[in-house]
Amino acid sequence: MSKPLKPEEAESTGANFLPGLAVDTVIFGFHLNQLTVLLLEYRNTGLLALPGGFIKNTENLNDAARRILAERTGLQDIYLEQFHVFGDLARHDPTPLRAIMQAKGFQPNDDHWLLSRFVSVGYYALVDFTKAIPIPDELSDSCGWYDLAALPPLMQDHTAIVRKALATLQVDLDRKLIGFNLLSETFTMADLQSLYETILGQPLHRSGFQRKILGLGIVERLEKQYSGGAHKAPYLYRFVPNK
Amino acid sequence: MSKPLKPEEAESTGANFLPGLAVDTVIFGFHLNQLTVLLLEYRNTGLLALPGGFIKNTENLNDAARRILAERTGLQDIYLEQFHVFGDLARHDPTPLRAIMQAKGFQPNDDHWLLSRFVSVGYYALVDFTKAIPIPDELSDSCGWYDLAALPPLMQDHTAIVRKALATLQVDLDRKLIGFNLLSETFTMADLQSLYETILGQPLHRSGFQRKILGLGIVERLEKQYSGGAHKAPYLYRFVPNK
DNA sequence: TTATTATTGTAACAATTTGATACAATAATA
DNA sequence: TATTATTGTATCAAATTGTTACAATAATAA
Repeated sequence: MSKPLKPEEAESTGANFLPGLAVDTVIFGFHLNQLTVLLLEYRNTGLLALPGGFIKNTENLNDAARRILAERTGLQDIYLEQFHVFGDLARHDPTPLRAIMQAKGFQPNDDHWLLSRFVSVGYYALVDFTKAIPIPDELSDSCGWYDLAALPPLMQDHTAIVRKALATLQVDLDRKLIGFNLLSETFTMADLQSLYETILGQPLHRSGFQRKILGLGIVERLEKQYSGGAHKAPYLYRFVPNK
Repeated sequence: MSKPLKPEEAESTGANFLPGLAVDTVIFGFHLNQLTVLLLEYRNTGLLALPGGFIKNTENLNDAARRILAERTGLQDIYLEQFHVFGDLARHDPTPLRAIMQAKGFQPNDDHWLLSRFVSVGYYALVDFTKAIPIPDELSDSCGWYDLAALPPLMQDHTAIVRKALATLQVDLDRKLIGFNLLSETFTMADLQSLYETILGQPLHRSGFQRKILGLGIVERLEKQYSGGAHKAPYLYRFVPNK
């Protein structure tokens, strides 16, 4: 998991949380031709990590994932998709977390609950990073979007988690697209094609792409048209509400 | 998870296991046109459950899943595929497990670790149930194959877990087929088609099916031929070793 | 030994889908 | 009013998939 930062967590016994279990979230951000991922930076350590946290004793796992994302990043109502559980012993590495805790003036014992082994449930999401602007809560670290094409080194096994999430997203894009709060309320076919090309990492043919998307039945054409370029105005589309 | 039965577990404190985390395995068995699932029966209670158990502090999650399957059912070297984590509060229902423990002469306190909430990681597999014959360990319950078309009521949320596993298997069949220890070492195209039809629940065209399978590149044709029917002998195939 | 039967392997062709190109339409700008 | 860039859609080719057909043949029956 992405190790917690909130002082009350760092100094608590973890008694309110399910022990040994964590959630890590991979939030992909898209805009124009850029794909980014949301990362937390631990001040005074230079360490980068995925937003993560723990599950309360009284909460559903899926609800915990949404809460954790909101607490760490300020992002509300993001539709998260579970994709993998990371449970190898080898991923247990308390060193970076101890550095973070020490940078915050806390000296944990070796048996501190935050330094123990965690199994982590991975969730991913996809948002328009110009529409979903993270506003860190008072107690959370700074967070921001980092270009996926130049991903910096991440804490623990978080780079592998990001890779696995991207592979899942690429395979599931057609089926999961509508669940994500993507693009604007309305968008052009070119917007959508640009999204696909960026996520899949390859160019697509315009005519075939339009046929494919309309064939999926997930968008509906609106009468009103966008204007703004020195060319024929494209139709606008939106995701069909009940699907 | 499928609650444990081994006396040492039932009377221990669970200190050797990751707390609050369990594994449930959905082992689909196929032969001829029948699809079955492997279930444990709790003697003296009539309760049926998926094989399940807990993760040791010193073992990888994936290894735990294989160990649990072997301990509960005697099945060795089954290739398991992680498919979902079940983490809702609503699935916490200590009643049937208490009944099982009492049927074994154990009176647990309400705060016994086995009666607490568990998050469960679901794994599935697919085997030939005439080749994979469960031989229960000395301490495990009886286990056997149950027809999926007439699935009896299962403990807790295990029916939903089976349904989710089947849906995943149907979607992933092409990609995961080769990992499973299926059919015999060699098999005919008709054997494979029968498998597909049974799992997908619909008939397929013979000619198109052959083209599709050969197109996947996961099987290779052998020179020797099967004989045994009053008709032209079919070629035998096997899954390509390194794929 | 030969005919019968039930499948198999593969060809053939139709139907459909996908890939690629072309071109008229048109909103903004020059 | 012409130019420009891009869109909507048509068209045709290529590839894939759906369907039918039929000769080949292993076991069995006659």
